[in-house]
Amino acid sequence: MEYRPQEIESRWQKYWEEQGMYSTQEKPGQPKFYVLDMFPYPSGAGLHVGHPLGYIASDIMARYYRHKGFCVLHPMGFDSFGLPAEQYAIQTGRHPSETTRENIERFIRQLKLLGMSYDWDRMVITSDPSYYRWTQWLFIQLFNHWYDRRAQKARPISDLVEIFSRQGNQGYHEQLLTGNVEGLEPIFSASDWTGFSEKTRANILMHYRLAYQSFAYVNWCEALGTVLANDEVKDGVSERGGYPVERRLMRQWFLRITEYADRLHKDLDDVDWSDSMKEMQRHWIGKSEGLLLRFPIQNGPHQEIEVFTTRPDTVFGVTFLTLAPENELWRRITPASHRQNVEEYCASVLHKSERERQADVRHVSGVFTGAYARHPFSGENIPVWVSEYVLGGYGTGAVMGVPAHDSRDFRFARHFNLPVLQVVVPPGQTTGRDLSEAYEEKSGYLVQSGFINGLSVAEAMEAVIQEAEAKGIGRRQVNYRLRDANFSRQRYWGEPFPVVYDSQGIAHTLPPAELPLELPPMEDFRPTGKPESPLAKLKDWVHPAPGITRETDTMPGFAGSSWYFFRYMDPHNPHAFASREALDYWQQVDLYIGGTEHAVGHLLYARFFTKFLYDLGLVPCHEPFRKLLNQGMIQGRSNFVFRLKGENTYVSKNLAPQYDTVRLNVDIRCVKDDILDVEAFRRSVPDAAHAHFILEGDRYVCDWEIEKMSKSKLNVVNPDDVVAQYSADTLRMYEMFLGPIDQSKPWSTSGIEGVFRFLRRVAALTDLVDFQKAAPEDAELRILHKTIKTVTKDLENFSFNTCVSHLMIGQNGFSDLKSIHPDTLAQYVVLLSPFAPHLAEEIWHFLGCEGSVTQASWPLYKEEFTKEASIIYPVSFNGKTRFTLEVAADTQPSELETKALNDPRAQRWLEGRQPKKVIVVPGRIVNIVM
RNA sequence: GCCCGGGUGGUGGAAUGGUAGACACGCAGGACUUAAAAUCCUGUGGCCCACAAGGCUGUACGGGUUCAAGUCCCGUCCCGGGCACCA
Repeated sequence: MEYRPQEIESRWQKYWEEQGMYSTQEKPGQPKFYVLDMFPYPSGAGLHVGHPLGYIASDIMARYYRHKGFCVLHPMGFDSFGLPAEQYAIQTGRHPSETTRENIERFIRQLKLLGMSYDWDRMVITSDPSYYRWTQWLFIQLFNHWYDRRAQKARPISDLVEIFSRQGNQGYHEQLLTGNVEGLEPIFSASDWTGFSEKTRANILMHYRLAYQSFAYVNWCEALGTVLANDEVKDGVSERGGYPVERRLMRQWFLRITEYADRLHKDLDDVDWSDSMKEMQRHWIGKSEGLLLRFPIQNGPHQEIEVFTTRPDTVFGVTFLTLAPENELWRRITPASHRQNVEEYCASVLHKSERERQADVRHVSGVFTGAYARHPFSGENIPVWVSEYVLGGYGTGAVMGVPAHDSRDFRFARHFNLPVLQVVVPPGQTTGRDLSEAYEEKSGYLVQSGFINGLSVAEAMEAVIQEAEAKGIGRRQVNYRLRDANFSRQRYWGEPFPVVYDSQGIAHTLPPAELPLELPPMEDFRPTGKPESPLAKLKDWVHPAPGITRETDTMPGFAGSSWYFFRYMDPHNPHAFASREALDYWQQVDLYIGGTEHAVGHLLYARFFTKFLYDLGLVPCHEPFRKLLNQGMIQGRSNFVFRLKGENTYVSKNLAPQYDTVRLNVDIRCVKDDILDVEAFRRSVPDAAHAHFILEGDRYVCDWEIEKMSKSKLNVVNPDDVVAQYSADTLRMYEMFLGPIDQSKPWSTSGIEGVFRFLRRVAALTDLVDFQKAAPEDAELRILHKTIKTVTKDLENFSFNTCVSHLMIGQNGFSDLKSIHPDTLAQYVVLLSPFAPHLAEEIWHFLGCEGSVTQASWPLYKEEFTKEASIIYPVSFNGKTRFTLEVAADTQPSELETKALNDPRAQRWLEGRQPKKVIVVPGRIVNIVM
């Protein structure tokens, strides 16, 4: 058989589609396997060869598990809401619904071309109302639930209302403290609650809801007339245009993911992810244990400053306290004499953008408030400062300054000439030296520290916490770095919030029957020029009834992508986000494949949504993704030309240093082996049509660099072109053959020929098939069973590149035979089928096998055929291999030892001496120690 | 600065502590061909040796553990990724 990929690939793709080969039917009693690719955003650029890397791997696993008899769910869909889609639409001057539809169609066509075994009937699209109806429903659930810290789970907000009317918020007040309801005592009674106005009650409940409103800064860009996302702001100015960006405080929606911090941290133990991935999440959650300690204000208003520290042992080394500028407490403690100073300082800091504040992290600034606190243990006066190095959003927004043992406090103290008091001495050293830097190690013993003198750091930490708790001035506390998730975007292309405000401004969610709240069509969805969503322009939509106002913000990209994996289980269900039966059957994703760029965003939100639904008893698993496999990136290899500045002349790379040039990306389609095809270049770049070229000899040499594959760098390789030139099966196998799946590597076509040749040789194996042959010969069975064994083992380990090698070794073996029994080739073709499904199917039918190869059983190997009759042992002296010795496989170690020592070749190394020791590792090696 | 990965032929890469370089690309030589392409065969880490036989050397660098180290331990350098005032 000759290998004619164009012909066979379209034939079998059509066949699979007609037969509904990949549509998934839940089969109770059959084991299931759910393999999922990370949700792609359908960009306008289409797929490049980097995208399919993970898709091919997941498709291979999906096919492998089908062969193994599993019921496989392998869906694909599109994360089509969000900022990139909106920007792409604005750029192209077309409506996002239109561009999104086109882009999705292009993606589907490209994926089908690769022979992916997705069940397209289950496709979900986040911008489709039948999908986002359930995103909105989920938001309403979050709004209607609060997190009970005692029970460590979400409960209906109605339970909380009942608790309040029965006993007030006693025991549940801590959650309120973090929110600061204006003019409210932190603890209220049942009678207080019944006395509160409706508005006040709504405000209080807002501090408990898992989806809640609060105030947050947005990046408002006056010049562009829009709010910018954080990644659209660079160095305090807009990335586009470089206009100034100002921070504006706005009421926005948040998700209280922080309540789940501990479970998100702890449950990482239950998933099979790479250590680095888990580490990234753990670090992002940032769990730290320590002490919450109160310092009363001295000679002033009755106030306390609460600080959080992870080093309670250093409490006697405190020489100042520092508040974050965001911490409003300074207003209450700053005496009139210092007021203006502090106010000016805080205003200047708060005016800076997040980026600006981060940009000069090393710069020390601050101001003394004029107030003093009393040290809770020593009773000494401690000055209170305000400084931007203290973060408003972490801990209590206040720290105890221990300059001797914290480098940030040290820098601050040195800058403002505050005393540095050493209280921890490194092991084996004595005190008294002047510190040139903070000693931050947690080893050593305590000095100048009252009741903890002489204790070790660990002992002192514990002692101080216990003492603080005993005296009622502090308590043990766990803090998290994780912040609540901002869920509002002032944009058009996203899910509208199913929320209206009444005349008092109280938020109400829509009744479920009114879902979906469809995104109203808008011709002009460009920015309004005000810090609000374009939806605000639709007056009729915003005011559906007198006194009623709609929320005009839309949801962020992660709203739809945080739960889509459940929808695939039951994608068309009009009554629920997924049926109980479907959820119970599919449980969770068994294998999730995607890039590491989603380490902390998507993966964390998806875990949070899952835990929330789990608390509600709606899903059976508390983790969405059991096994996570990260694929590496395929980078682009860019080429560059050098143009003389101000002239229409291009100079070859090695001559360029002699001129004043600009280095420009050149389309890699005009370049072969770094040599520019000048005519192609003239055709592709209008300006270059009449350009002059300075060559090296007769060639124009380009520079090159490995960069991210992107349209703007002109280095994109389109899979369609590779498929056209070789075949889909070639591309699939080649991407797998490139190296370990998790490694990043630049795209290069050197080597793709080898894979193509391999497939051609596999096709040629059909010429060796002898249909008259009574039974397979030993030689072919040996090749077959070894291949089954190695390919199976490597697939289980996701070692796709070595699978390809083993398939090649198998083919090399078969090609050397005179003839092959059809059964032998049929089994080999099943092994090939996950990688090269089209050719496998073609050969399967050539052999006259039943049905489709995609439904064939995975072959099992017989150990007897994988073992050789004889083993070639390397014989080494002192670890250096000197010769090899072939013996029967069942040779006993003692016999082997004798044979090795008596071998004539051994004499040269033995030189008549007795070996000290002989090591025989059966099946491996003989080592003679002299 | 801190936390993860990773450094193996000309190239991509392979190797449960047990013959380093599987499998491929490239290259060289050969067969077929009028010729080319395609295909097939042979060789291919480096060095010494006319060849062969054989030897030496070799997995970023320096030490160590072991009968045996690419693999384990300690230190150094380089590359990639993540985090970065989180008290």
